[in-house]
Amino acid sequence: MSVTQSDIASKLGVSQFVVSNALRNTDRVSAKTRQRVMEAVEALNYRPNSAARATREGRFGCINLLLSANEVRSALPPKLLFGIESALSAQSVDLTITRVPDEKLADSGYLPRFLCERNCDGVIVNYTDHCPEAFIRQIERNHLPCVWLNNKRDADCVYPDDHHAGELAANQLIERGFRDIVFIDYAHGDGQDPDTHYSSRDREAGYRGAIESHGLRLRIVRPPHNLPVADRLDYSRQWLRQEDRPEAVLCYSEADGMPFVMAAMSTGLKIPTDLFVGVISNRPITMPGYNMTLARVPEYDTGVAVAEALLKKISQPDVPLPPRAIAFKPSRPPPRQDDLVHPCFVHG
Amino acid sequence: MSVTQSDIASKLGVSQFVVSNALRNTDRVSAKTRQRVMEAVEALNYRPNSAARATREGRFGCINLLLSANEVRSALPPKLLFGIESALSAQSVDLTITRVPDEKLADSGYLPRFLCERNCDGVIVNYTDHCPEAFIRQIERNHLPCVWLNNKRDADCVYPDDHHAGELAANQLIERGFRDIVFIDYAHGDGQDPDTHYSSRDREAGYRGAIESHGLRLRIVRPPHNLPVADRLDYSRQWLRQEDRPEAVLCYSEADGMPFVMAAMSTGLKIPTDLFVGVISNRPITMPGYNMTLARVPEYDTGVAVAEALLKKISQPDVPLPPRAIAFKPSRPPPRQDDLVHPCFVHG
DNA sequence: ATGAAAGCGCTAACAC
DNA sequence: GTGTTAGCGCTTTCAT
Repeated sequence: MSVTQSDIASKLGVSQFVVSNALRNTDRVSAKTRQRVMEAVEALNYRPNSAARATREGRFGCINLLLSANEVRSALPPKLLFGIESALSAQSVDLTITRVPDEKLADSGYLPRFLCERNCDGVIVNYTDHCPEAFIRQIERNHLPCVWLNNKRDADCVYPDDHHAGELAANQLIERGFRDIVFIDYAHGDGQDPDTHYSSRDREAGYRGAIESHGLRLRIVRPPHNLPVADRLDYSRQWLRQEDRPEAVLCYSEADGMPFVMAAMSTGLKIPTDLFVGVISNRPITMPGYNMTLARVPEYDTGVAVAEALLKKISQPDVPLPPRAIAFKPSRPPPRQDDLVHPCFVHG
Repeated sequence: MSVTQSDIASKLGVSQFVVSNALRNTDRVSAKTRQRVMEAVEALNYRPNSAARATREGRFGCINLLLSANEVRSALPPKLLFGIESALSAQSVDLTITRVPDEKLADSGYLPRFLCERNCDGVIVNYTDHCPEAFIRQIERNHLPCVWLNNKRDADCVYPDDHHAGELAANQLIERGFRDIVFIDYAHGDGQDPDTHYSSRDREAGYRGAIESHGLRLRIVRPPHNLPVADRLDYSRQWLRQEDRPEAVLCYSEADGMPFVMAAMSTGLKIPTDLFVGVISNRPITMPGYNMTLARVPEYDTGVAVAEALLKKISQPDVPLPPRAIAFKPSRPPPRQDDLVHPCFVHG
């Protein structure tokens, strides 16, 4: 098999205990012996067996990220994953991923592996909604430290601050001189369905707050639910044809903004001068010749925060953690396109 | 601490051996005893400790996915991750993720945890290029079974078949009646830089093959390297203004197609009738009112294939696996938009 | 069919 | 400073 501490010990004529202490850099071994051990480690290419350490220490040095098979319920953008991974690896904690396939959920007896065995020290549950009750029960039953991601709860949860997103985006538009600003969300119907993710209502509420505090006019567009993506272009075209066309639209997401960009372009409007289309997105979007993104989703920061929250929860399982809402970031345009971003007309 | 096999054994007045065998469903325990054990397992909420099992069995039941911090080198779309996870969980193998931050690579002594310790049975290396030499050396030194992802090598690698992508996309356009088809790639300069990812050259080569085998005219557009995304719209506008405007453009990716869509719309061309813009992408793109996607990146299938390849490699470490190129999929439009997808003019 | 005991590779208590 | 020993929770060998 592979090299163990005993192999090194017998090669050097010392006890395995000495090797163990040398490796863990305790003060119970002489510098000289330690030196010899380290040389043998290098020569034999010894690497510690983490399963044995975990067995002995009673902890796994590993946490699990639980995801739904439904991507809408468990968004996992790479930067979110990287944020989690980064915060964990700083503490030498491994990350495992579990995704629960729909077909398995059909038979209700199914449990993901980390709920049938002990193989991790805690869980990040990334379900915006509809996390199966059986999972939650089993997590509690196992006393597994648990933090929720993208889910607002009374405690033990981390999520991007969507209210702040709406406010930040609206304020950016107001600062740039716009006075007639529409909020638009294609994806969530009227926003009243109880299953609608809070981000839709929260971004709208943030927009409302900013607009009202400046005494401006509220204008909210929520096209019918389930309007196919392919029909949004036409819908946007008709909407822009009205007399009362706004100066700027603030879109829930990139997917809501692009139809407006295309609609404007195909009806002879100049973007961003005749109509400023702004979006909330996870990255700058410069495709239309200027940066559409007003507020950036703090994916990486959210990942870091949720991982750190779980580590804290593991060390103090009984202390409830206050909910953490992570602020969005303003998205400045790249310097060289600065001129393009500012509208030609400036009010007030 | 937590419930062990011994706890169950002493509660039932049997030996721990019996409990172990009952749990693993060997034939060395009577049905009746087994039944009693299972009841106690349920009552006490026993769950096996996977670290102890791993220690004993000498394998971890876990593999590692290695990623660069540079997202371009280590693309990890959610579906790829899900494909990997799905194939592994079918074999009860866990997946851990390791991403190597740039700042750590600066000091060359750094090695990710799974290369310093033994905590997994194999690695998927997802580096299109520039995987640090030290990592590769250490993987070999540790005799860690290893399969490459998104990287063409002589053996032990899995990647989407980008040649097939170009061919498939071009053939779709030809079948729909187009005869004057341009291939365009904004992101990779002239494609000759040795660091350019093979996918750029391969997609172009697939396009070439299809076009030439139909006796059509090759037209390839490769704008200067590092043309900012924000400038692509203008570039596309000018390009479309020429006399010799093609019937269709086949774009390396969505990011190459959108500027053409916008350019066409803003100069009065009708999409997709005056100009058909098609792309290679990981999903159907219906935003412009029709489905732009001609060939879909087989992300999930690639994930499944690479995971299965690694599992095979683990069971037969010395047998080199032939490279596996995963076919792209044609992307049919959603039924109700069928009429929009076909161009109004049909040739020959 | 069941039990006793060894041992996986490691950490930690306790001797000297 | 070093060695001895026990033990983590499990699988496996060998008795009975």
